[in-house]
Amino acid sequence: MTTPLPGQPSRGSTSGQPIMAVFDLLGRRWSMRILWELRGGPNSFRALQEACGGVSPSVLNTRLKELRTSVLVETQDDGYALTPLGEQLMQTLDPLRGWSKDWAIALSKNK
Amino acid sequence: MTTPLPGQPSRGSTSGQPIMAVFDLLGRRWSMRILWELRGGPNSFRALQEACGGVSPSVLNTRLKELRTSVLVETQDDGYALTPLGEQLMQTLDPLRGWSKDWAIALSKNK
DNA sequence: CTTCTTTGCTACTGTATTAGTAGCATCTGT
DNA sequence: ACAGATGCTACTAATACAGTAGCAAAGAAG
Repeated sequence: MTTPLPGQPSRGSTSGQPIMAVFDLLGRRWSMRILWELRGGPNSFRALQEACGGVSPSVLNTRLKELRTSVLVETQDDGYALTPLGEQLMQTLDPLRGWSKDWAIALSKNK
Repeated sequence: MTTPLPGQPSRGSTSGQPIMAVFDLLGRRWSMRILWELRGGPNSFRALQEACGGVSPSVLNTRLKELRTSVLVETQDDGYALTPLGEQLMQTLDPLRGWSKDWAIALSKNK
């Protein structure tokens, strides 16, 4: 099976497996955060920028391009939105929220 | 709720929520891949480097430090290993494997 | 005990990615 | 027509990462 990212730099290391391509894509700064913020519905460019803590427009635009060519995000009349694939991804990532709370508790006891 | 990363640079943007800290940590290059490769059991530094497609030792070491202070990875007699927390994280991330296959199929039809 | 590997890193240099700011073209409301 | 708001692009500076070399320590081999 061979699936690096389509039309994307694919910083090496994907070695053909889809899961590696996911790590490559989501391992870029702001990727997951952007998708996460889109869960609530479409967002305009500037609203998304705000939601992501003021990420610089250049980076935001680059990430959005990548996410669009990866068919996780698309543009609609009311701005950027998750595609069905993007929503599925966010659903599989949803348990992370619960885990992160446990993690935070464990860390606070640790210091 | 306030939980940035403990003793880590926390490249801004975490804004206090644990899930954001997760995105910050896992959004760094190789973080997820390293954890992923440790699923199969402990690995020596150099074995891990190999498994991660020859990532440079400097970066690998940095990531491992971060993952250790985040209590996701620990050193054992036989090298680096996931902590219980790290294993839980990998379990919550496991559905990604299935999703990534669907994604790859969707992408291949798309071109 | 000496020598040869292997292992786990650190140091250093060059390249790529991201941050940060400014500003322009287009659209929207008044 | 004018004043904002919006979606970007362009540019520079800072940071992160890649790539290579090599060293100290631990073990194996003779």
